[in-house]
Amino acid sequence: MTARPSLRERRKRRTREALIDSALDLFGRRGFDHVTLDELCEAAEVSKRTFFRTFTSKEHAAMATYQDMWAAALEALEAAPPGRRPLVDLMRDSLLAGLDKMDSDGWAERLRRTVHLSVATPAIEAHCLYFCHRTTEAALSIMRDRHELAAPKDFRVLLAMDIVVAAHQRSIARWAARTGEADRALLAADTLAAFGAIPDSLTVTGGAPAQEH
Amino acid sequence: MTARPSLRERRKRRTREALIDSALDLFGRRGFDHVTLDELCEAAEVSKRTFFRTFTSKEHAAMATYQDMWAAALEALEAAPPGRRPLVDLMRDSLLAGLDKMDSDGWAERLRRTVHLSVATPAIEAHCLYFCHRTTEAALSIMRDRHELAAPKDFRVLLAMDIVVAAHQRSIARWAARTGEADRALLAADTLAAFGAIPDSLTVTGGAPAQEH
DNA sequence: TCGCCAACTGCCACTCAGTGGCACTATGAC
DNA sequence: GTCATAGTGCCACTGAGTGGCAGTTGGCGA
Repeated sequence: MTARPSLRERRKRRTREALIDSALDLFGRRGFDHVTLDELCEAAEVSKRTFFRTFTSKEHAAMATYQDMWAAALEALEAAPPGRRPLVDLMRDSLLAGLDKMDSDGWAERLRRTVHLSVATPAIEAHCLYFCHRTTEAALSIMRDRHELAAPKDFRVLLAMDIVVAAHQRSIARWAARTGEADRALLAADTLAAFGAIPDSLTVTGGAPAQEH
Repeated sequence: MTARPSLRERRKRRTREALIDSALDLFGRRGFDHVTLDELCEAAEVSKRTFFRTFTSKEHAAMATYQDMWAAALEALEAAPPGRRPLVDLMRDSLLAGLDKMDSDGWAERLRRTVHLSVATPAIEAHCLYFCHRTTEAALSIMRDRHELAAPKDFRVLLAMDIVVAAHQRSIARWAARTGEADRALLAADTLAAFGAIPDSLTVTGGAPAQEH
């Protein structure tokens, strides 16, 4: 039985959400570098001091939705039954399971805005890339502890994680570039398409590939 | 016949090198975050204004050696004969050719220091990750222009580039973690080993892999 | 219900990476 | 030698980020 969050807890969440919403709104309209933290905090009605108690940096406010999604994948990985499957498959399924959990109102739209911001703002993109890199490390740690991963430093294992992250990143970028309403199911489909393209990526040449992916 | 660089050109290079050397020295001894730019510029005997005419950011001073190496790979890619080879192979060979060009005194030691700094400093690592990401885009552009790449947005092509970058990054990290003298040939060997591990990375499972890589 | 304590907030002063302007200096071309 | 341009250093400034501290709020036990 989950206890109802305390007033304090609820207040903290509301503050976090207000900052995220204000960030996506203001950064999206005027550009990340043209909105100061004072302006953002004014819009969210909190002090800058509280901002920095909530987020590590200005970029983190912009990328919270993205981080939440990867965190959900790690949780799904942690909950997955132990077994001897290819790591790429295990991670693909964890990513999809995590995506399934992203069901709060307007989540897909917030992710799309985040990705648009990332594409337009090197500092955010760099932070997202670093975050994903750290996510591979967290995933390896979970696998070692719960999935009997024996050689977490082996090139094959490390590259499997990097390939997983690359596939998901590329699918997110493509999905966010689509027109029309942000649709989470379409992101799952793009993710599957990217994972499906992995084997051929090792042999693809410069000429027109056999079928557009 | 290459003309001798002008006084101006030589002065600029000396300034750049002084800043890089001072950065690696001071950052390596005290930590990136504990050395101010005033201190760095004092050590290199230039003004902060000149620092920012030379580098985009504090991080860029720390990662110049790393960037030079990737830039050499892009040059090798640009000079490679057109042909229909797997992109992964083409990029591997360009990386190795670029490595071959990194023959200035002490280069390997500077790269190792750079990587150690990167491992210890999230901001530098994030910048390096972003730089590599932009390098995939530059490589795709070169391939479209000179290697008849027909579908630069195909998932297979994008993932091929990401896999290449991941393999090289992982080999660099392993190489830099080695003890003993920094040896460029060993880095080339580690790069080949990482590329050799790519096919098995798609199927590797959590159990002990067949042979440690 | 009350009181205590810990969590949380906002205010403020500050540091330092990064920016732009401008006067001065050095170099290179003619 | 002259002149124009490239390059430099100085300076004031902004804004992200930090730490300290007093005041406020919420939770819990008596």
